[in-house]
Amino acid sequence: MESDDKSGKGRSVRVEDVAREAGVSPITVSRALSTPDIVKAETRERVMRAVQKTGYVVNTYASSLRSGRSSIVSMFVANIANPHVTQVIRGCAEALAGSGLHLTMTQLQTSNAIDAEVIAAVLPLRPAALVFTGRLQLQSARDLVKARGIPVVETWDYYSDPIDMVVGFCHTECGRQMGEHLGSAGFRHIAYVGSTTSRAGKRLKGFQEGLAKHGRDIGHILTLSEPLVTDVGRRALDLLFDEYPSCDAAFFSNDIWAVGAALHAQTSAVPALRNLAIAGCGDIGLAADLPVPITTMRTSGYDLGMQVGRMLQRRLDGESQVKAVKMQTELLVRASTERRVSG
Amino acid sequence: MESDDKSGKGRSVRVEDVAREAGVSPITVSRALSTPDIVKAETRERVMRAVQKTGYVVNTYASSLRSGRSSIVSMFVANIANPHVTQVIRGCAEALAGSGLHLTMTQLQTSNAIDAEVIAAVLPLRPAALVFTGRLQLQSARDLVKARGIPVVETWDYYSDPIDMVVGFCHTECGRQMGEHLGSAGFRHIAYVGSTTSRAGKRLKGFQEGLAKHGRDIGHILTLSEPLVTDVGRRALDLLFDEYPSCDAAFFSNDIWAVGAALHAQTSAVPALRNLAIAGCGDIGLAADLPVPITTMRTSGYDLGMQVGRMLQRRLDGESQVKAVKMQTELLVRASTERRVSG
DNA sequence: CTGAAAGCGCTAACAG
DNA sequence: CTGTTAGCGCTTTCAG
Repeated sequence: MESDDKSGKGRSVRVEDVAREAGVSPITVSRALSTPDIVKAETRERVMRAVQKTGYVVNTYASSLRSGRSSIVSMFVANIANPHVTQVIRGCAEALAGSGLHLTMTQLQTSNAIDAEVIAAVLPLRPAALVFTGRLQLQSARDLVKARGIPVVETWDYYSDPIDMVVGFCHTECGRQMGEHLGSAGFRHIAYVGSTTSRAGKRLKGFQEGLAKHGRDIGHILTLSEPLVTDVGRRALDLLFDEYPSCDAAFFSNDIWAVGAALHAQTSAVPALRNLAIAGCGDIGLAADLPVPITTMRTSGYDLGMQVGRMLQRRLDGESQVKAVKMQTELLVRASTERRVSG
Repeated sequence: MESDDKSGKGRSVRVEDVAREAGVSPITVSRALSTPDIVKAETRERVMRAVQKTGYVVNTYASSLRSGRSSIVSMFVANIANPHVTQVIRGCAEALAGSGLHLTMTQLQTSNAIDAEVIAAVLPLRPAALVFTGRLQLQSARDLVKARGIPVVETWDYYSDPIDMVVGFCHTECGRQMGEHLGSAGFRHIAYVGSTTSRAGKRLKGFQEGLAKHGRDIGHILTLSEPLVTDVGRRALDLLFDEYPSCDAAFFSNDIWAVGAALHAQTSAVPALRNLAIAGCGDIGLAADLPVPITTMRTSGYDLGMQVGRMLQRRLDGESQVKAVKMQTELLVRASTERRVSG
């Protein structure tokens, strides 16, 4: 029956109890568990058996207090409803699994920048590292984090002056790849639909550069700053054709809007809509599953998260001082941007 | 400049330092921070100013070690890629925000049941409570958790013998509501497509009951146990018409498959496919945004998560002994199940 | 309402 | 390779 303490209050098993059981000193138990290789095999086995028998579980509070080492990695997520973000979390969690590090998440609300207060709320846990999904925006928050002097990873954007480490995509390059594709595919009236600031803004800039290589330019920009839901894309499409009726190709700053637009376009009675070439960004699963699959940029959040997790482990082990990792983006050409006969 | 310790190793500010600054004893500082109302207002103010000045942050390790209280809630998530699950996390995090409780997440990998090993990995943190997204399946894991004697919430399923607390939907009822709808809408050849075990199995059972009220029955069951991606729904639809060509209505066990099927059906050249009534379950955003919006059951993960968070707080405050909360499901009738003339 | 003493459970530092 | 001693920073307990 081991030593259950159903009440939770009842005496819990301590190193001392294990030590007595194994006939060694407490510190030997500690060593057998945390640095097994410096303990004689036979002693170690004896300790392990005693651990089994007593049902011992370390107390992180005591252990961290004494050692000054924390097993907690705090991750700040601005919008957990975003499926790309979700993949980052998954990748990071997987990379960290079995490392003894625990992932704590905060600020999962949609919208709102991460502020100093939110960060302050996790500081009592003395996290071993902080991870931000997205660049940390507020200067006050950046200062607070810098002052702690712990490892920090900012993600998504690859940029030049991170607080500490950065793992991200080069969004300019991402946009450029799409620009080169649409520019070389023979479209004449090309629109950009989406956000024009921050990450998406960089993609827009790259997009223009890519088009320029083929002597093309953006014919119209429709600025959106609305929620990431398909319905926004659908409505954007109507707006786009009001403002730019000759449009024959549109690059949406994200797949969700692109999918909404594509669903609307593909079932429309208007030939110009049905023939519109639509491209997105991010490669959500649905993009490939539409009746007419959508051309998009693959930006693997999972790979990014994995990279973050690995980088963090190495850094915490003191093995590495790598500061920046640029993740690759990949153009996925699908039927939606095949040149079609205009009807 | 406060007392930055950039190195992280440098002396950190302790209660003692704050106490000296404020001209009180350490314990008074502790009380001013954790139980402000039992400290004289003036003393409290003095302490607060000293906290500001020194930049003091409690050390959870010391505090939890001494007090035996933990601020950590461990959440186990079987599949974070599932958007419903994501909403549960968001709701729970929001309910817990500001409570001083920290949410730790584990097992974010897709698939795989949560096993004792995964749970054991968080026990060193002595979590104040455990939350499972879904019923905890493995008996060994259930035993381990029971033996700890800490508050546990299982979610999604509403069922009768939870480990401790449960917040969930009655999936039988959910299926029944849909059965009554399709049964009363005059369809004659009704199919069920999806999983036939666990949660979805209960929905299937309820669905049959609902149909029976209107003297109808399921004409065909197509069993699926594949990933939650739209493409599966699309392929399922073809299979369904091979096996059951007279089908005029289909209830999919989840919206993702339903959306895949609907996209396929709505753009199909086959009239029987275009006229098929499609219903799903879960109300993902896309269901309402399709060219023909899909009838579905609303099961709000966000509300559920909120409920979990609130329940946990009350329980940890010793205010409540509520063991089970049944969340409501709601039928959302949309164009996809309007009776159409068969072509 | 405030304080003094003690100790939560562990591991660092220093022996042997 | 193993043991002894001490103390991490806080809050409980008991006393004013």
